[in-house]
Amino acid sequence: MSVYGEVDGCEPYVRIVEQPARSAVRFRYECEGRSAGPIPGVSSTPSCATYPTIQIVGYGGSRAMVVVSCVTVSQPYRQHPHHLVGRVGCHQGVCTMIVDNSDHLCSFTHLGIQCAKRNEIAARLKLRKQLRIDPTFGGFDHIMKSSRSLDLGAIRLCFQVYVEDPITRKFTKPLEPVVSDAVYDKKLLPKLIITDISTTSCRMTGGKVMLFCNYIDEEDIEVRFYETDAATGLVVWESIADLKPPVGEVHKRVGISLMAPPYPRPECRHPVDVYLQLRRPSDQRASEAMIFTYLPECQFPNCPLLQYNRLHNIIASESVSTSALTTTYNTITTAVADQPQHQVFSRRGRAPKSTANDNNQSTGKKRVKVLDVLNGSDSDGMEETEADDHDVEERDVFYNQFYANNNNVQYFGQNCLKPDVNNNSINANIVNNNTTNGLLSIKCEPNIGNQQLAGCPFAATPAVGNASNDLLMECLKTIDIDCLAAMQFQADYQHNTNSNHNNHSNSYTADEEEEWHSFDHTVSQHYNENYAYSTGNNVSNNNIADNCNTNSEYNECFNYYQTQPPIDSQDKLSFIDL
Amino acid sequence: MSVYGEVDGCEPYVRIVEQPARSAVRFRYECEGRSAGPIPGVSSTPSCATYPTIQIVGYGGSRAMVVVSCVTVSQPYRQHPHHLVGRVGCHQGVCTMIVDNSDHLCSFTHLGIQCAKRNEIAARLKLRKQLRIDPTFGGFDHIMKSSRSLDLGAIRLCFQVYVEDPITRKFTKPLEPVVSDAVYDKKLLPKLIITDISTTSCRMTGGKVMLFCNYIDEEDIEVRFYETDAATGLVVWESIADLKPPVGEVHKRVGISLMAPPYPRPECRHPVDVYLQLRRPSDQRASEAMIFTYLPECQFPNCPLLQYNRLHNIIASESVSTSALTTTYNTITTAVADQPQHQVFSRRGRAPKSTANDNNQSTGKKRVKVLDVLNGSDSDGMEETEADDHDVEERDVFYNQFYANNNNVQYFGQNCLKPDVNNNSINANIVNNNTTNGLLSIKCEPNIGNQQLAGCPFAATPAVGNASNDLLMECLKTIDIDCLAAMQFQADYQHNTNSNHNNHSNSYTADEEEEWHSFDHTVSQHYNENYAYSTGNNVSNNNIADNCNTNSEYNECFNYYQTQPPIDSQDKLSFIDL
DNA sequence: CTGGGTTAAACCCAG
DNA sequence: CTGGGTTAAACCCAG
Repeated sequence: MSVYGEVDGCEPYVRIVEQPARSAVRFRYECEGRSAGPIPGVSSTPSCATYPTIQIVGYGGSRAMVVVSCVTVSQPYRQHPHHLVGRVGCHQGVCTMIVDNSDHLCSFTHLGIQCAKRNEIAARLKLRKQLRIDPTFGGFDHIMKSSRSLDLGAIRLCFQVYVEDPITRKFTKPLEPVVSDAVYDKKLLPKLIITDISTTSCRMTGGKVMLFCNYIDEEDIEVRFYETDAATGLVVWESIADLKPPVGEVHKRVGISLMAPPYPRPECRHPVDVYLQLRRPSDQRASEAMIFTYLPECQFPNCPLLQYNRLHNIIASESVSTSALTTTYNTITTAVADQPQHQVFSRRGRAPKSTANDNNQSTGKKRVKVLDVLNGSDSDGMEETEADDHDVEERDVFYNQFYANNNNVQYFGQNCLKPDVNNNSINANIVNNNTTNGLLSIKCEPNIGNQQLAGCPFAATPAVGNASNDLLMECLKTIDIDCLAAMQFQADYQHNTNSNHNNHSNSYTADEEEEWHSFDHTVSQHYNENYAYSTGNNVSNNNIADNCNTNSEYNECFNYYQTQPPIDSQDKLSFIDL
Repeated sequence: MSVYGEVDGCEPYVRIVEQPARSAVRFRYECEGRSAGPIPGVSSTPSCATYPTIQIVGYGGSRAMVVVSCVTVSQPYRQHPHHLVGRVGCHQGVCTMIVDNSDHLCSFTHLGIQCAKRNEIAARLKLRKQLRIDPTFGGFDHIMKSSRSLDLGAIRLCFQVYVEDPITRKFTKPLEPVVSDAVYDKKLLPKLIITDISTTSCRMTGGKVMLFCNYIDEEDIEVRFYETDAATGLVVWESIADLKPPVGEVHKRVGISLMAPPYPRPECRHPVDVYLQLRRPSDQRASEAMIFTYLPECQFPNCPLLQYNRLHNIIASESVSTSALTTTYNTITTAVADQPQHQVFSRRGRAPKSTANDNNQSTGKKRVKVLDVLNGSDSDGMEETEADDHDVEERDVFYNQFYANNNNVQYFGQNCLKPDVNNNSINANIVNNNTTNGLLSIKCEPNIGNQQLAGCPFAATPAVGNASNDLLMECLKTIDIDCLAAMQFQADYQHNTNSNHNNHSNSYTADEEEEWHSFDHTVSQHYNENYAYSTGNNVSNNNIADNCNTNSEYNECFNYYQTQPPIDSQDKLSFIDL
């Protein structure tokens, strides 16, 4: 054993057993006249408090002295003017403790941080210099430096251990000083919380959102939209909203106004739930995520009329099967002037009760898409004929799609039937296993309780007629929502993905470059893509985009909504009201 | 003339010719090391600056001395610790001037206010005491009083005049001191400004609004909704939003979340523009008002279908006049099963170019309602046949209403045509005087640029057909908006007027008691009322409420939307997305 | 006495 | 140098 208590000839050294918590306490001013609660350990919990702890390793002696002082976060680690205060061991801004247990462990249970005012920096550092505390030999040149450059919001703890001279019994031999992780003023890194939000949904192309939050640093905050894969939980898309004017704005550090970024697959026909959160880039801390829903684009822009018209003709042709939609597919064939023959397949969402195979399963394409989450747990009763079938997640809700089945395939609509969740307890009817007993009764609002709409021709034949009526109503409703969402746009900007994504590759990586474009989607492209998306095949645009408005009309329509001016030009607000 | 220069034996007195401005300058701390801009006069303007000015009236002498000091706003007027600072005459916190002009007028062009910190109050008042400045003999007891009670945000100027002793030439005779109006620290009464707002419209029953603003005092702010009579400009309705949780909230003094109060006539069938402003009760100052639009309830709940159906039948009957809608009224007569005969009057918004009288002015009721403001200035070309015609305000936009004209009058729709403002430059075409040259071309979106909607039967005959199509589209759009608006409700609450208003009396006074109800309107009532509103007559509910859903359905529909949960219960958000 | 929100006092940016 | 927004420093409330 050496003179200074080395074990095995190795120099003893100091190890931080428990780091201080990153940002658990607020630095207190002297004028606040209070004790500035102690820094807990990084692994401290309410039920089990820990504190910053060091251990002198390889020390054979019995006692040592530790001097703890605040040093700067960034190198070189110089003395920091903030004081350590507390009932135990703290004097003149530093904390001195004697270690005399056999483990050579020392916990600091009373380290509070008393912060210096800017005009106190010099005086405090002078004091520190007088105390000759400078374990890192960083010097005190920064006393005179522009005090602006000194970060008063963060420190590190520096532990300087002096081991006992076995002869003099004085703590004369300093070990290598150790510096802790950074400790940040809790005041400056407050919890990220979204207190209130103006809306939790918008169109696929984005939309205005306003939110209230705790104090944030405008330069160190982002609003992150991201989508996770329901199965894996992995983030499959994310986008950081632009908070810089004129697109967004941080208001007085407690409010944010922004444009939700466009969803990367604007052709998507169903509402998409993503998440929205505040995040601090500096430490990647984030607020709790909240659900934010992208609502689908209008499939036939401007055209509730067209949808109606088509349906009306379909039904008027009276080739409607009268067999119950609740148990079979129904094939409706009709001719629309200047259009190819259509066959629209609709399926009411009730699976054949105890029949393993659907009678008409091979007559046409049908897809039941699992979209949203309710309480059903398996959709095999619905989807057993589908190749890409997947089990229904907890809380799933079903949406239907409609296709014609001749070669001139006609995509008709998606999510056209929406279950009336309140009146048809889906969760009760969907069986909880993979049998074919699944029973899903889907009913739409307009015909609640089997009441007919008086005077409505499509309500006349309850089973089939209601279905068609529902279909129409829901189609209209989808469009309603698009229009509604459109109203909210601030518009001048739209957060489009780059050209890669205009090709609608399914993959999307978050760090790809994104650009802000003006709105320039083409309708026909949408249809084409959608079709490809839904079937994997390609058809010509002509077949798909029938009856649609031209691009110019489409764009014009959106431009109308998009001209909602910023708020400060109230003169122009005249046209938002419809 | 008396020894001290009295005129006509009257004691001379001091008069404030120009009061200081109420809240024009910010009080500056000494530490700010700057001159604290001078208080202007109350009638000061940028082009013509004035300053606080006094006059010594009835003084026959030639010179006098004025000492100006700060005193408390509330009586007794004691010395206030704030200092007067400025280049001219200000020393040790007070301002001393010699008046030696023949008018005995004295303007104070350099009075800045340097405010005391709370811990400086005593020292400053001690100084004032030493200077023996206490014109009002208020004493200095308040030096020792709790400094909390002293308002540091406001002062008054106290002018103490000493006139010259004609013999000693010294200013020995004090006149009665004069105290000015209160001067408030501009910092504490900042301008009320709405920086951003989440939406400027909601349903008649109210809706969520979030806004960003300048710093406000939570205890001294209100958000005021009010409607003015377009003709008289008088406020005909106002309502102060509830900013107390759980209804509303002031967020960190710079944001407000609130529920727009319900419009007092929820049965109203057209969008109603009201105003929205921040107002400070203490001084009744208000922000600039912004337009806020109450959107009508869905007239045929859930029923774009019904509207379509009726229109379709009307048009299909082919009794449509082919005369150009752009220049005349068009009468469309049709029979709808189980309905009385209808005649729908529509008028395209173009006035006959140089004809003083409209050809069909006497054939039916027509109303063009001035709703919103664009750049036209007179609508006489449109409205000359109306009894309650009123000039179009600057920035007006026109909306049409449609009535049948037989005795079974059918209110059909309002604001069904909305001008395409971009393509038809209304402001350019409306002449700026009271001649009949007014030209207003109203066109609706679906047929932009006279393009037909492919496959749309109602686009076949461009003039009349388009109009009907437009009509339909706009009707649908109105409904869209209702649905959309409904989506935004936070719902648990709805700010209904009291029973008086459920009777839909037209008068509404703001201070009447209001209550929060759940939604319980009845549809049939709506129709009935609306009818009375539009014609002044009454018809039975049966005739009006044709084809409507039952109340329960109506309510059910709204309930669906109203169940949007508060933001913190994200689990329940699943059903908002459609 | 604490945690932590809010105000009063300084500071400082942009024109 | 100004006006006026923002931050750092105090203050103080609620549990």
